[in-house]
Amino acid sequence: MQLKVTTWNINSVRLRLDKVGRALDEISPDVLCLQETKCPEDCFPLSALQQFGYPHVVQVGQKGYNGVAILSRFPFESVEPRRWCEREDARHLSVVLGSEAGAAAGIAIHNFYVPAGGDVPDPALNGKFEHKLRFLAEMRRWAGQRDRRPTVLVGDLNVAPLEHDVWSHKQLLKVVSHTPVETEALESLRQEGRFVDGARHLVPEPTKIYTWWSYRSPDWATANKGRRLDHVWASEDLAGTLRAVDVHGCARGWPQPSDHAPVTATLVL
DNA sequence: ATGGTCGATCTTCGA
Repeated sequence: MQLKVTTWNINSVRLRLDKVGRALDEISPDVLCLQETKCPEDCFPLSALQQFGYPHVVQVGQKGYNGVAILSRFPFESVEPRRWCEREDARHLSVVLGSEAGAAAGIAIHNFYVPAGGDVPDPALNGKFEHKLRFLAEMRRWAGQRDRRPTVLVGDLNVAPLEHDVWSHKQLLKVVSHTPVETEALESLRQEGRFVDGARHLVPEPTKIYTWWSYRSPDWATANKGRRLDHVWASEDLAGTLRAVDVHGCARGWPQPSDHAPVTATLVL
C-alpha cells in the first residue's frame, strides 16, 4: 500500500480553511500535519476539516499563535501529548496509526513546530533563540531515547540544514534558521534519532529545495529567495519505502497564501 | 540603505 503524509505550516487554519480543502483535493494525502493553526482549541474548525474526508483529527492550540493538528483518513491507535521546555506551548503532537491503516498500522507520526527563534542569533541576547536551541536539544535527547517503532517525523522545524536548502548559504550563515549552531543541532538530533531526511534521501544536493518564501518579498517567485524549513523524516527502517517527497510550491502562489508550501512524502509499504 | 508583509489581537507581538 501507499502512505502519503503531508506537512504544512498553514499560518491560521481558520483564515485558510478553503486552502486546506484545496491542498487536500490536489495532494490527497492519508495524513495531514498542520502547524501554526493559531487557534484556541475550542475555536478549531473540526467538522469543516472532517468534511474534507478526514474523520480522525487531533489538535492542540492556543490563542493567537502556535497550534498543531493531525488529520487522518485512518483512526489512531494512540495519541501522545508531550510538553517541551517545560512550557504549555502547542508545538507538538504524535499519533500511532491503528490497525485500520493496513500495512501502515503501528507507524508513529510526529508533528513538530520548532520555535522560529527571533532575529538575533545569540542566546545570550535573545531569549527566543535560547528557547529554540533548548527545544532542539530536548528533541535530541528525546530522539536518542524514542521507542523504535517505525516513525515519520514531520513539521516546520524552522531550520534549513544544508547549503542548498537556502538561496545563499554565505549570506544566511548569520541569519536565524541557517546558523551553524542550529544546523548542527538539527543534524545531530536527526542522526541521534536514526532518521533519514526524506527530501535529501531522494533529491541530494546540489539541487536547491525550498519550502518557505517570505511574505516580505512582493516578487517572491522571481527572486526565489527561499529556504527549506519544512521537513519529512523517516526512521531508518522506513527509508527504503520512500518513493517521493514533493513540495507543493504552487500553493505559495494561491490568493492569500501561507508563506509555507505543503511537503508530502509518499511511502510504499 | 536594517528594509519589507502577514495574522491575531486589548495598536503590539510573533513570524
